[in-house]
Amino acid sequence: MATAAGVSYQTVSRVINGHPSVRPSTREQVLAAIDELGFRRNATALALASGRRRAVTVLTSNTTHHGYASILQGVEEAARTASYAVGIGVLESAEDTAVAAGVQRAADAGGGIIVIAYDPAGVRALAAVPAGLPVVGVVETPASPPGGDRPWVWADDREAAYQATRHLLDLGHETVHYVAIPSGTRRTSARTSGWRQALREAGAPEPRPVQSSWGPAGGHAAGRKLAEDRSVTAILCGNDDLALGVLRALHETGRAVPGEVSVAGFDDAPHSAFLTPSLTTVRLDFAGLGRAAFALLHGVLEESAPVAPHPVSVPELVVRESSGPPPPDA
Amino acid sequence: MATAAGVSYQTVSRVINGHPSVRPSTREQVLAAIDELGFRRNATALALASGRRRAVTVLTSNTTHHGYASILQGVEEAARTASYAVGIGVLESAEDTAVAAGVQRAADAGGGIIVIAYDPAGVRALAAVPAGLPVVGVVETPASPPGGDRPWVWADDREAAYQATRHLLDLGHETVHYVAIPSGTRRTSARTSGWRQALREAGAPEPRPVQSSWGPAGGHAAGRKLAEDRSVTAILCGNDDLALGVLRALHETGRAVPGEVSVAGFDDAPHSAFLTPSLTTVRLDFAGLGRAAFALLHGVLEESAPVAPHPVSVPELVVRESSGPPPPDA
DNA sequence: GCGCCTTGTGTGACCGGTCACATTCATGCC
DNA sequence: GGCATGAATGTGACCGGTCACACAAGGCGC
Repeated sequence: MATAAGVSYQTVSRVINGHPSVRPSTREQVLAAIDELGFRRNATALALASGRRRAVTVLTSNTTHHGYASILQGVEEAARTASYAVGIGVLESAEDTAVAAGVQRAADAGGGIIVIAYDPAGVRALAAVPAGLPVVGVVETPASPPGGDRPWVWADDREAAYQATRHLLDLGHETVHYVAIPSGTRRTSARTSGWRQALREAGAPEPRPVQSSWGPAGGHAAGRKLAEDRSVTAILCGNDDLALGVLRALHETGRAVPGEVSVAGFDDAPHSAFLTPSLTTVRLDFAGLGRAAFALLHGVLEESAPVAPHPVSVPELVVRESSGPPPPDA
Repeated sequence: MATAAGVSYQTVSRVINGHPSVRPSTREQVLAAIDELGFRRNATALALASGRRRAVTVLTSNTTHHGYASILQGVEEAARTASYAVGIGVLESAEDTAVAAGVQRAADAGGGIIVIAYDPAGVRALAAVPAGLPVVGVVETPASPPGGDRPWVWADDREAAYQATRHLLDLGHETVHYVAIPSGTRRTSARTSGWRQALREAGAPEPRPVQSSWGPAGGHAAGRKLAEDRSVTAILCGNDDLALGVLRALHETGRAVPGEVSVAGFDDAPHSAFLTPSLTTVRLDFAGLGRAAFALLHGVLEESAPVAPHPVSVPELVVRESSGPPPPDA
C-alpha cells in the first residue's frame, strides 16, 4: 500500500505506531490513504518482525464445563479489549505425552499462555510449560504448585468452601459430608481444606470426602452412596453439576431435600437457580478470573500494561431452597 | 539451526516438507540434528512466507452455552488432529459495528473462519465475512441464509423439532406449545417449522410460539405465562435451558410434570438427564457438528484434505420423565 | 567420448512488516 | 555566515521460513 498512496514506505509504519516525529500533514496524508485502501497491518508479518505476537492461548482440558467456559469467555473479553488474539488448546488427557503436546502447540502459537490448572491435566500442563515462556496459571491453590514459580490467579475456593460449610453447620447440622471433584494436585484441594477447617472450628466430626468426577453422573453415584447412610443430613458438593447428581440420587431414594438432607453446591452455574429445589451454592466469578488472568499475562508481556494487583474475586454464598435445618429427629 | 548442525539450509526445509529428492543419508543427518536441537519450525514465519496459516478462528456470540461450547470442542478436536491452531472470537453483540469488528479480528488472524450462526449476531457475522475468505457456517437452516453462498454444516433441527412434537402428540396431547429461542434470521427458524409441520400433519391447532431468550430465566418467564392457561398440556422448548426454566415455573405454579403438563427440551445438555423430573429432549451431536465444520473448512483450505460429504448428524429423541400422556380431564 | 536428462543441493528474491542507521533540510546560536 | 542540532524521512538489513531458479554431479543413449 504505502508507496503507492502516500509518498514513502517506512513512514507508514511510523504513522501506525504513533511515532512522534512525523509532520502532521504527512500523517494525515498517510492516514487518508490507509482509510481509503482499507489497509490493515498484517498480524503475521508484525509478529515475525517484532517477535511479539499479541496473542494468548488458553490451555484447558475442557471447554464445556461452566467454570472453564466462563474463564475462557473472560479471557477473551479482556483480550479483545487489548487487541489480542485468543487461541485455545484442549488437553486430550492428563498423560504426559498429551500434556506435552498441548504445551508444545500453545508454545508454537507464540504469545502468552494461560493454563486452567484446576485438574490433573491442567496442573501438569502448567508445570510443563518451559521456563521463560510467558504463562499465567488459573489455579485452585496458590501455594507453589508443581509449576510453582509461575504467576497465577485464583478465586478463593478455600474461603468459599468454608462459607458454604459454615452455612450448613449454622443451620444446625451435626456435620457436613463432602463430594469432591478430582483434585489437580496430590495435596488436599483448597475446597476440601476450607470444608475441613469449618468442621474443625465447629468441633464437628470429619467424614471422609467422597471422591467423585466432574459431571452429574459422578454426583449421582456419590449421592446414592451417601443416601444409604441415614445419618447424613448435609452434603456439600465440589460443583453444581455434582450437586445436581446428588439431588437426583436423593430424590430417587426418597430422601427429601431440604427436609431430610440439605445440599449445597459450588460455582453457581446458570441453571442452579432454576432447579427444584433451587440450589444453595457459592458463586464464583469465573469470567472475572479470566479477565484477571489476562491482565496479569498482559503485564508480563508488556511492561507498559497495567499490572493491577490481581483482584481476587470474593466468593459469595447464595442461599436457596436446597439447604435448611436438619430434621428434628436426626 | 540448519547450517550449524547439518550441512545446508534450504535442505532442511525440504526434509521437513518431505520433498522427494533428498538423499536418504542427508535426510537422516538433518533429522538427527532436528531431533538433537529440538527444532520446531516457526509457525509465524511459515505463515508469512507461505501465505497459509493452518489456523481456524471460531466466531461465536458465546462460549458458555452448552451447544456452542460443544461445537467449539469439536472444532478443536478436529483441528488438533490436523495440526491446526484454533482461535476464538466472541461477538460482543449483534450490532453492526460489533459484528464487523469480530469479523475483522477473525480475518486478521489469518487461516479459516468458522461462524456459529445460530443467533442474530452469528448470522450477521457469517454474512459479513468478505467474499474470498475461507469460511464455514454452522447454521440452523441450510437454505441460503443472508450469508448464502458460503459452505455450511448443520444438524437437522427441523427434523428434531418434528420428532419431539410428534412424540408429544402421539402421547395424546391435543396440541403442543412452543417456547422459541431467538431466531438468527427473520424467517421462521428450522425448529419452529419442524414443530409446525408436526402439528399440521396431525391436524392440531397451532398456538402462537412464545418468543424467549436463551437462558433458563427466559424459560421461566415463558413458563409462568403458559402456566396460566389451563388448556396447555404440552410444551416444547427451544433448548434444555429454556425447558429448565419452564419446569421451574410449572413447579412454582403447582402444575405437575408430567401429570398435568408435559415438557420437552432440545439439545440434551449434560444436566438434563438428572433433573427432577428428568427431561425428555432431542439429542444433537454438537461436537460432531464442530468436527464436520472443521473438516469442511479443511477441504476448502487444502484440496488434498478429505472432503467427506459432511455427515449430517441425525437427531435422536430421548424420552425421559418429563413427558407423558395428558391428564384424563383435559 | 559427448551431449542430455535426472537427481541432489545451493542461491537469491520475497512474504510484510520493524529496527538501526544514514540522509536531508530547516533552524538557532555564536 | 558557518556550523552544530534536531526534526522529518529514506535505506538497507533482518525476522524465519518458502519458492523459483541455477548449478554440480552421476547415469544413460548414441
